[in-house]
Amino acid sequence: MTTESTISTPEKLPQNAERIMGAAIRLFAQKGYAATSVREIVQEAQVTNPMLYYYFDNKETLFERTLNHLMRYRHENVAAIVQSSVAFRSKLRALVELHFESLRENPYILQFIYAVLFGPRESRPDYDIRCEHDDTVDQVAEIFRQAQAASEFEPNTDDYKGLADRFIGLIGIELMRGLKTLEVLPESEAERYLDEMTGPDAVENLVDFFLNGAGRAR
Amino acid sequence: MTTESTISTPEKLPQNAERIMGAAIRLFAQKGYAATSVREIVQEAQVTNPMLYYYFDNKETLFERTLNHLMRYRHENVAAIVQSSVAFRSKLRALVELHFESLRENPYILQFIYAVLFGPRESRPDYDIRCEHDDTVDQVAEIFRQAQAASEFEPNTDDYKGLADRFIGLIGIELMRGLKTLEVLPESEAERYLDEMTGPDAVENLVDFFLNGAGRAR
Amino acid sequence: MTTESTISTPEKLPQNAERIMGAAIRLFAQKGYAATSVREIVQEAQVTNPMLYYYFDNKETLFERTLNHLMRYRHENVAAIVQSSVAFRSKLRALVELHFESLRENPYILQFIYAVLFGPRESRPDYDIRCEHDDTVDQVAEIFRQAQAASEFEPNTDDYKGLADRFIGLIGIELMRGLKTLEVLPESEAERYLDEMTGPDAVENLVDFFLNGAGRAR
Amino acid sequence: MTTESTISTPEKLPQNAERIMGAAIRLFAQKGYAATSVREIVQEAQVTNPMLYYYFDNKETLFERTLNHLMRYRHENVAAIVQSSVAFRSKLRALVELHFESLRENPYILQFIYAVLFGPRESRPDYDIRCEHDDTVDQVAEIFRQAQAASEFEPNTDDYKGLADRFIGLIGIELMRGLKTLEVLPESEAERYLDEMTGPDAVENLVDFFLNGAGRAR
DNA sequence: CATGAATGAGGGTTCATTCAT
DNA sequence: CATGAATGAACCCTCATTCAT
Repeated sequence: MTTESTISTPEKLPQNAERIMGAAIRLFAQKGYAATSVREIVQEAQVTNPMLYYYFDNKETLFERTLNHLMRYRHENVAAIVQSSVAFRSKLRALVELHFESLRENPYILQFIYAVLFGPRESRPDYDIRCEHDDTVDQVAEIFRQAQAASEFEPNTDDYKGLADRFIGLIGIELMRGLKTLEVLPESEAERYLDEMTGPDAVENLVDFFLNGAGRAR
Repeated sequence: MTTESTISTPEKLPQNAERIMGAAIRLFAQKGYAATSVREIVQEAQVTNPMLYYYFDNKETLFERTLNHLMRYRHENVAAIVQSSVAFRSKLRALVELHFESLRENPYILQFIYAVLFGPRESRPDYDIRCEHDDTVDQVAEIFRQAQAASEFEPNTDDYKGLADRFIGLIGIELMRGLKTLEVLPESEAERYLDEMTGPDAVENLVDFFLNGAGRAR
Repeated sequence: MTTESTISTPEKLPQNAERIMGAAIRLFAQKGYAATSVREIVQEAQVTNPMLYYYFDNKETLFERTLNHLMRYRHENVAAIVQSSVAFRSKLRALVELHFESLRENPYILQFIYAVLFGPRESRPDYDIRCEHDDTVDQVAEIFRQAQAASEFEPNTDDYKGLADRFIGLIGIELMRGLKTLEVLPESEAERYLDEMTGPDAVENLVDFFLNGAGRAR
Repeated sequence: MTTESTISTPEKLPQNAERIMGAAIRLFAQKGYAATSVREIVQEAQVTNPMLYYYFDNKETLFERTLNHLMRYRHENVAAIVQSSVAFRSKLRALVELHFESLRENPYILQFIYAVLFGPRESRPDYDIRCEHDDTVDQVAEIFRQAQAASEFEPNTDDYKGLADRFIGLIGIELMRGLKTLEVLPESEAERYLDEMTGPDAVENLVDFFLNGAGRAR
């Protein structure tokens, strides 16, 4: 029932290139593009400076290819969920779990993506992440469309894209809260916190909120 | 019915300091802290370089004081709403309108704040914005508590803080979408777009979604 | 018998100018001309910045007038000793005591002067301290000349200026050692150290060494 | 009989590092640490700015390593003299000659060292040159101890360290006088002056003065 | 593939000094 | 006399990048 965490065809790279990209993810996530220096990246990757320019043309390209790598990974995983033949609610759950899983596995990835999504555009190369993001939104919107067609879902609006945006947004809110909390949490308590905030109850709770809202107002 | 946009006690600064802070808001919002150079700021402010160091001790302090300035402004406006004696739903609407108004008046401010909230922490001075943000969340949570006590609100959960977080988060999602759209919209269409996305219907729609959710799932 | 420490006609200055000069002495002594900023001086003097430019034309002039002030003071005190009608040996003792007294009273003054005498010339305004210093050497040389004429002194050489240079130099060595030791000594032990290193025995010892040398070599 | 001027183990540096250090010696000697800018150093060394930071971490480290380099050189040469098996007086002569030789070879080195020794401490990085200097003093003191033990020397005091301090001090006085004179002497007369002031007679004269003092006082 | 060495441009910051009041 | 505000030039240092080997 849970989404598998198999990374889909992560395009095999030479070991050094892999190290560089790994370091780039961590550092771009923690410090952002502008505040991360090439020197830091190669140091973290334990690689000499010109190696970076050999495998990636420059800092900008490294950023783009790294981001592409991560986005494609997410895109494919979302696609798998959309196309899976499970019930509507299960798909929503699966989407939430996909992101929670990602948070548990490598928080840097999410931090990176959200920093790009919400951070200032001119602080980094002009990567059209909104476009990529919109793709994902469209994918998710398709879930709602199908669900309504199959009478599995009776939406309060017919703006499927708006719904998708808000659903993904709600997931993002949850993740950001988790990330920020993890940053200030002692190592010892991190795991328990993660287990709780990404557990089945939390998933269910989020889906419930999305479907039913906060409550009745008089 | 709408919240007034009166800026509360904007602490009078010398003209040049004002110019610097204004430029800082715009540039930090557009490019982030790390990618914005002091030289750019003083150029945008049409002020000589040492002036920045005369009024603010350094780039870091300028950032902190600027952010403080903006957060206090928001905090006070939210406080006014919380303490106002209007109906529950009206308070929610007022909160949404406050942010929409801010978007219309000076989008840079929101961009700035959200960049700090969601951007990588190490890309800027260590400002505890999460703490400030939590204050706001607590304020909003108080709204829910009071509403339930007054039987104006029948929540699906008793986690008021969670509700507040999600409500503010939903507003943020809406704002981010608006900001990103504005960035790519031609000047000519910007105003109409803004009017629509921040109009009364949009406010109502957002509050509705928050209270009632996406719809019924079978 | 000891030289009086009366400062001879210190040219009455307005209070603020006095404060500035005092701060300048301390700071130039501790950090040198180049490493001392005008801001530091006015801060130490608790005076506003333009005051310095009102009383002294600029940093350079402040330096020159300050140094002049100190040199003239020394020059006059040495002159008094040279012209006094005491025995040869007493004059030598008086010269040593004059410097030791100065060390006790205000070590900054000596530090200042020696820094200028021995420090790199281009690190400060082109003040001909060598010339001033030579004046003092000539004064002291006169002591030897008179002493020999009066058969009070039977020198091993007739290079009076060389003798004077070495005598003053030996005093300087002693002072430098004292200054450097004071720098690393805890406040509590400073006074006792000073008392001992500038006491009558020390004076006698130094004069003895100058006259008789280190000892006999076979 | 004269000490050889062979530079002992000058630790091989890359050519550019060597140029930088050479320029640093000249400039720090002439202008002091504070008044010497990094730009001047790299210009004098005919090297680009970042090169300095490549080989030395920063201006401060450059200063420390340069000073260390020079002090070690002196220390080793003094050690060679102390351990040599020549007569007491010859050792003293050798010490004088060592410094005179250094003055002839590269006056900047001595200027540098003396500026650090006597200049204001806070005008430069906190290098414990006094400690290094004390080492040298201790080395020289050992000469006196050995000479007395061998009945080659009958000192007027048993404060060997005091004697060493004064002996080195006297050499310093002589050198400072030479340096200051050279500064104002036309190029054409410099060499003759140097030859005279560092010639065998001068050496003998200085040693004589140290041992026998200025003369008899009645 | 891999490296040590090198560079032009620009980073944040502080300098001595002066203006208008 | 005295001040707060202002300035052009220079400070030390680091950036992303590339060269020759």
